[in-house]
Amino acid sequence: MITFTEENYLKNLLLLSMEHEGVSVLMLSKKLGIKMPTVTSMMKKFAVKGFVNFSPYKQITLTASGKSEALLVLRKHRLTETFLTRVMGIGWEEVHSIAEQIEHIQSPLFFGKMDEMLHYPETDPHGEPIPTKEGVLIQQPKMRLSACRVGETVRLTGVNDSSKEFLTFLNSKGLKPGVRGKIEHVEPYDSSLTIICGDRKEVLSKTIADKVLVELM
Amino acid sequence: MITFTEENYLKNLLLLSMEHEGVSVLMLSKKLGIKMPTVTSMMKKFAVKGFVNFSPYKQITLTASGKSEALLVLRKHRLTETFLTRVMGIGWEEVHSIAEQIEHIQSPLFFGKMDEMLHYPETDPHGEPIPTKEGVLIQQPKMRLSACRVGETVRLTGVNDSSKEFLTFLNSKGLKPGVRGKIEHVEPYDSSLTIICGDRKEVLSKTIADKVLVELM
DNA sequence: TTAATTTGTTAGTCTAATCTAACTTTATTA
DNA sequence: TAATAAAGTTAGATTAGACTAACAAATTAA
Ligand SMILES: [Mn+2]
Ligand SMILES: [Mn+2]
Ligand SMILES: [Mn+2]
Ligand SMILES: [Mn+2]
Repeated sequence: MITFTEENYLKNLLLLSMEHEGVSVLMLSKKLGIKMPTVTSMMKKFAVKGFVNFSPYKQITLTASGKSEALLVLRKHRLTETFLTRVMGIGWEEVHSIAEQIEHIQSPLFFGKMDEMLHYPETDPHGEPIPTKEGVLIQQPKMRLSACRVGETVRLTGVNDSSKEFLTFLNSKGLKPGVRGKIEHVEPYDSSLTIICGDRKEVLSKTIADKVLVELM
Repeated sequence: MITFTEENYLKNLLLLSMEHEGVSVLMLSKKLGIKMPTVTSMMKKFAVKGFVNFSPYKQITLTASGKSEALLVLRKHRLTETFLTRVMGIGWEEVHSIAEQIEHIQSPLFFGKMDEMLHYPETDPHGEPIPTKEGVLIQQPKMRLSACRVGETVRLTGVNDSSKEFLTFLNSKGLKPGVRGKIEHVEPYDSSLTIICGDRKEVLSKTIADKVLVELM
């Protein structure tokens, strides 16, 4: 039996290892908001359980078993977010904190029904891919809006930050996955960027444009 | 902040106090499947928190504050069960164990949406009333099928036991809330009862008929 | 009304998950 | 390369929630 706490460690370990080759105790500690000694002792426990490869002062890597458990939690998280927006009509800026709790429900039947009702969705409301039941995760390449050039037409596909604050800000600019826009201007001085989406023209700082993911059209 | 564990104690304390005036440590211990000393120490904690009135060797009673917290948990449980059956199409024999987990989710928004999608339901799939947001619980009088007499026509309104095993058994007899039937025979020897529902004729032992709740038509 | 049974409490132990303080190892910088 | 800083570990404490064993109170039966 995997506990609530263990599921959180596993999921965040997976998220970190998708961005970096080898995860440090410090990174995981910061991600979870848990002090380093606590993380160290959990990693020792995980090594015994066979979820990670870990020896003192070395990087942490997930084993096949740890990764498959982690993928299941990530699947439950993203499936839930999709369900909350598509079926229940909850805003994409609100779903993360609810999914953070529901991802720990133990009921294959419940998540199976979700999947069925959503017709086996492939991405969550933030544009992130949903791991399959078999534990397969297809990572599509991500391009930052900040990397686009003047004149390019893009489609918003995702975000780098699912916090309520950031998503509420994007809502206020009319930006969400699926929206198309054309880069009108990039200011050389501060790299801020002007984008035209439908009848709206918005200026986005580099900080923002770094967190918005797009595909070229 | 009320924990997962505390919510379970509160809800079960409420359920017991709806049937008995004053709850004993033993009763709560049996209901929760937790040993008596553990229950005693939790009740001491609850007394300090102001959730219960409790002094050694006396009965436990919920305070107004404890009752209102308990009603909120019961509301989340029953709302969830209703959502799982009506929106997600999960069988009434499966929903209890899932609701047992989801009732601990902390998100008024989530439960508010559920309520809205279900058009503010008043009873759960087992026929139990759902406490209102304001903490009002309307207990309709319950009549046992075993108390009915030959010739009476009844409507199944609820059950006394929401275990998967029992509900699966009722499913096999075609019995669920809303179904109507006529008592054809009551066997004096063992109080078993024969009921006609539509084109089916079923014989139910007293054990079963005691757990099936009906209203006379 | 005494004895037996049931119910309840106290005391002490355990595990999971967290923390802080102190120390050690590794990496960086002067 | 030696000093400093950053990252990581060890040791020990804490809290929540559970347990068992032993004892005490209340209830029931003889
Ligand atoms: Mn979580
Ligand atoms: Mn997401
Ligand atoms: Mn529960
Ligand atoms: Mn129910």
